[in-house]
Amino acid sequence: MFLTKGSEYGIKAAIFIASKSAEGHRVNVNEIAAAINSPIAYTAKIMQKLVKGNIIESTRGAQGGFEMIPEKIKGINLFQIIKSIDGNEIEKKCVLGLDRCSSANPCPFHHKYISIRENTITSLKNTNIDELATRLDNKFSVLIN
Amino acid sequence: MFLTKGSEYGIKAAIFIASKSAEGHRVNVNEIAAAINSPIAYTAKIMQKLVKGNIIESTRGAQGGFEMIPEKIKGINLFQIIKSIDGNEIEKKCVLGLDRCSSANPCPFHHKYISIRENTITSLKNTNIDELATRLDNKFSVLIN
DNA sequence: TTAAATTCGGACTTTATTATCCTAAATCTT
DNA sequence: AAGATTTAGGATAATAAAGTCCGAATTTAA
Repeated sequence: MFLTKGSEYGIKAAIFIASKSAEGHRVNVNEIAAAINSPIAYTAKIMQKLVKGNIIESTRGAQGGFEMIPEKIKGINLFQIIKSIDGNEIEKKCVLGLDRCSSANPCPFHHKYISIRENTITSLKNTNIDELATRLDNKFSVLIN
Repeated sequence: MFLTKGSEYGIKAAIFIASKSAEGHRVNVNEIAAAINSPIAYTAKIMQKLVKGNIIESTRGAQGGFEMIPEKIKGINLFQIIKSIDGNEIEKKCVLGLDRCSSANPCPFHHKYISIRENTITSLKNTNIDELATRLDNKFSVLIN
């Protein structure tokens, strides 16, 4: 009802990578897919988007894989991840699907929906990966069940 | 990013039907599809769900069509419409796709997401069809552009 | 009472999303 | 340098969502 499969995987993967990177470990796509219970090849595609979006770094070859620069972890939030994967539809698409919906020419739900969307985006921006990875490390949450 | 096509059509159709019903007019699926710019046959399916969900009334045969009981219009909100069409995933599905995600065994985003979801659902429940239909009647909004 | 108009509901088709497969390119190890 | 490991990226396949078609049932009107 809200995130695409790609974003679900992307967020979970970022949390896992952040957690491992904090311990100084690089992880490959097989490890990521196992950790978040996702299809390997599809997960690889999502990782490419996170690399392009500057969320994670990749290294090819033996002992390669993905990591997050520790200093960057606090600076990465869920909104950035979703945008890297799904683009900026979340910000701009009309909730009722009108091609050109704006405050000047709005759909009937426009005004009320704006505040729902702002609230949602603000929360996504206020939720960083460090916070979620810490919660996972402390066993206060799980990536699989 | 948020509503299914079905819900988009359902909400727009409900607004249109409410507007027409307030003037004492019943409308058929061709008129609805034209008013909201949706595929006719698919719209018919959505209308069936709104009928089953007690949002609108249907009458078969010549001069038949769909209408909303005027006294009911103020009592119908967007949350009810979405539930009639998409079921209750909006309330219960884990934002990160875990099969069993709960406050006792949460995904990493669970706690923060709960408040986003509550805010959203509250807004949907606080937005009734009467309000949106009035906005349309006053030409403060459009169903098509 | 027959014909026309309309919703109902099942089966089917199309399109978009999700997922897989395969080869190339890069890097590490020996 | 050769072979193993790993990401990159394009092409293809499977599944789910969106959309279509058609006959049956119901109602109105002539």
